Amino acid sequence: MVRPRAPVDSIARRGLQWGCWFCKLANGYRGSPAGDVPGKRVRAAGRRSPQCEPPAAPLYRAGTEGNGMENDSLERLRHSAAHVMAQAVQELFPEAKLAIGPPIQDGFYYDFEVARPFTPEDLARIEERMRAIIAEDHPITRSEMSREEAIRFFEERQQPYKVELIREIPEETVSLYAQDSFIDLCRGPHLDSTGEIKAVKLLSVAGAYWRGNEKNQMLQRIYGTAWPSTEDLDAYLANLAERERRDHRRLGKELDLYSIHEEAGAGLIFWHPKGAMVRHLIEQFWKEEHLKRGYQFLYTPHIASEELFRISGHLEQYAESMYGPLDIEGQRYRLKPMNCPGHIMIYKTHLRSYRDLPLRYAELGTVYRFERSGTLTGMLRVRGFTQDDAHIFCTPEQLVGEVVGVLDFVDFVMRRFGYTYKAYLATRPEKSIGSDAVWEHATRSLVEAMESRGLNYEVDPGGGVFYGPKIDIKLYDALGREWQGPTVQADANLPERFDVTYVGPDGNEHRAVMIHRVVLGSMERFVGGLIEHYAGAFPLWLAPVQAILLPIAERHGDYAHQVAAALRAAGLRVEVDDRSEKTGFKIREAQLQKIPYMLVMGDREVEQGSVSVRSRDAGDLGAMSVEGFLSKAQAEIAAA
RNA sequence: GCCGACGUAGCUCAGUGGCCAGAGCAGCGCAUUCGUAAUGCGCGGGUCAAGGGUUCGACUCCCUUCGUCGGCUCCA
Repeated sequence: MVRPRAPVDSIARRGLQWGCWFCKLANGYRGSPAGDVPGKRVRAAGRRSPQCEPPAAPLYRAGTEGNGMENDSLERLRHSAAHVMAQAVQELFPEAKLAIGPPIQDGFYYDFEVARPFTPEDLARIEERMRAIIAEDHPITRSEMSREEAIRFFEERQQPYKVELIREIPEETVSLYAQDSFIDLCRGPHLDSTGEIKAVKLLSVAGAYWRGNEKNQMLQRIYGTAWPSTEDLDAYLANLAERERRDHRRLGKELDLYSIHEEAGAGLIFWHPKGAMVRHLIEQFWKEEHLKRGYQFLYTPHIASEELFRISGHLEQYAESMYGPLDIEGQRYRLKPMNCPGHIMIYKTHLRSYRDLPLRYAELGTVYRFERSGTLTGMLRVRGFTQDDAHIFCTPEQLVGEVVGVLDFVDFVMRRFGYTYKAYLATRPEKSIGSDAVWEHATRSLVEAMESRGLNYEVDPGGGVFYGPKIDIKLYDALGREWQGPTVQADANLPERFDVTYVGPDGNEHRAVMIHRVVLGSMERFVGGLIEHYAGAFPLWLAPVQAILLPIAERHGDYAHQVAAALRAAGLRVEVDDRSEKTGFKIREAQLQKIPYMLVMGDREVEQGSVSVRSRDAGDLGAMSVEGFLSKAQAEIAAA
């Protein structure tokens, strides 16, 4: 319930997975056996190490900076909290089988196999029991066992997941951590005693497949959070509340931006006038900036014969994300899941010379991709969306320079919206097409481009698309959350499949290289993210209504409409609220609608030909002339 | 898709195995013409997601479907 919906994306999640992988490796040790085992027995069985430190625990860290995981002491705290939770569960549900329980960003979780899913009441009981365990301040001790010993140990305790984990641990010795009557397979490190956990709270329960594989048993995962002090916990909970306040689904409704309809189908966005205005403004900006950078615009069809997607390889590689065929006069058509094949069609309408390259084709292309019902989320995860897609056709020699150009563009756009970002290099995935040499060249070019810009990056192994490696940019919003951002993909495979060529200076045909890139991503997701980033308070240049005019009494209505006309003529988006309501009420409503400026006008203003300006953020700014307000607004827009 | 929770007026929510299902906000009408976050009074509005079933009787119990939310998985 309170659990934050992570806006995060692949990398972050993949990061998490790496974490899990390391945990697993380490940690086969992580689960925990039944609580009926006295710690002494273990001690007898294993050698007790002097302190609660693993001998030389390699540092593992999941994910990236800013995800809260770099703080080892927090990790330790949360890891121990997970153990305490497991102990509580074990005591309250003795038949529970323990799986894994790692620390994660902002908290921890533990997976259990239980006969009946946990209820909110169960969570309350578990939490209560945890508090008792913490209050009792049990020392946490580390011990070791041989693999065989450990396997026997957990088999006796009927902990099959632990046994499975241990079997995969290469080392001959595994470590265990114990507190009170509870002992768990775990690499550690941990706190010295349960009493060091100062603030803990369980947040939610959810189903989770054993090892994330849907072919496996579904376990019950309890998420919790733990902090060094109650102040920290409170701050975190306040942050959660803030995220909820900013949730684009809530604001989308309150600000009348978009809707989704059961009658129309899940994952399909209907843009209301105000949402459409925001999108329009972004698109306008997008178009202007593309023209400045030598892009040309295209429009391509939403459906195409299957043949096109057979050639492109989508049918083969991407079928599970595509909708089924449409029968059109006996021919099979498909909704397009990507825009690239269409752009290639246009490229191929002429013989292209090296003198023509690079060709930069851009389209706000609407694509449809199948997403499983359980994954749909507001505007962030939908089934039909418009990508700000572009394909750059160039020579292999131009590749690096073009990628640099895209990275510059990305930087410019992200600054405009106030996002900071971080780059990842996603390398060849298992399911992919093309030769090693081609992948190698493409990957090297991306690296070169990033290095020439001095852009730091991390590697995301196997994170590339089936046709080529990519640079993924992750954005960080006003709350420091990570979002999926721009991507740049180098592709030598589609050009091959479609035989995309140009005539070189030597008069021979050469294979063109293609760059796929999006800057905003999908308009749906980008706007959804922006809503949360700005908490619905769009900057002046993006605000669907920039100013609302508030005549105090009926007799000021004419003047208000006059001023409104003047402001509109100057290009501002303004409305007049001439209802017979009190000014305080109108202000309240305008404020709730997050309209940047409210222009109050009564007898004084009419007489002086002025407006009294109230800012959404700063309150009453006092009176100024209409022209004064106009130039102030225009300056603010220009400064964006 | 899977696990769990949920789906009552435009919105946010309350509600009981059986008179005509409620509140606040919004809407409409009337009055008010009021200077920086809610003027007053009145009125209208719901096939209680949809479809089946159990029952003398269901919004309330069961099943199915659709959708939403939190996760798993995947991606823009």
